Amino acid sequence: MKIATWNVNSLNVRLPRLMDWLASEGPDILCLQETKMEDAKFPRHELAAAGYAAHYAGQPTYNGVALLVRDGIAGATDLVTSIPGFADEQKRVIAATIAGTRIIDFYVPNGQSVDSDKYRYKLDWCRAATSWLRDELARHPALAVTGDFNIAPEDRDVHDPDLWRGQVLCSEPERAVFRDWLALGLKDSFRLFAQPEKTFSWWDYRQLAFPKNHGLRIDHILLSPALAAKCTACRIDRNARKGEKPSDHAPVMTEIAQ
DNA sequence: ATGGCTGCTTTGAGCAGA
Repeated sequence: MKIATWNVNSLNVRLPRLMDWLASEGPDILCLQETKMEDAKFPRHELAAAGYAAHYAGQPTYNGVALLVRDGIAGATDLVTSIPGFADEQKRVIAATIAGTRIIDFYVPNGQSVDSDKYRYKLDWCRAATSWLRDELARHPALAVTGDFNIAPEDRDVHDPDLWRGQVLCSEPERAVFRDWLALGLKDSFRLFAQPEKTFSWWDYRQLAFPKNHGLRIDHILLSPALAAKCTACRIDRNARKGEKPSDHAPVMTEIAQ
């Protein structure tokens, strides 16, 4: 099973690119973030024609997440679109059980800057997520937590660690959240394998950041022990950041042996 | 050097992203 995550930064703008990518990569499950689209406008017919069933939780302008499931994979059950017990107007969560695997798709708040209210919201959100993930892991031995985490877990995930030290996406409280999630038993699938140095998943649109590889690795696929044991590969598709009208994020993909 | 892109929106300057 191939599980992927991609922050598309507007599904409306990115749909042609998404269609091409689905055709070339053929993931079984694709988790999307930043669809920026209300549910009534979701392009479910186009995706169905491309062989994907869609589940989504969107809103106008901001946020929005979706799960795409390839035809031939068992249908999604036990759909959830929020962190239980955490009141939130923002659409940042979608989870479902698909073919015996629990998939949780997160669009973690950005946080803006460490002195902002949005940073406080990010940490509150993440702490609510921690307790939910603990429950979900107890219920679902085969669990994947994917998405745009807006956290670069270590200095090696940052193009210039000194420039970013203490800044939002890299601050110690955010990194502590990431470590808390690993301490629940989740594995960072990217780090299960040897990876090229300076592999990132996001590059700013400005200042030629992509050609200079001034990026961060903030998009992740975490796996429960049972899934990690069967994981055979994880890579970031840097090619998807190239060309006309790219998202500022590249997709991350894992392979799980049956 | 506090900008620099991109996408969105009560269509056009301001917000948000990261």
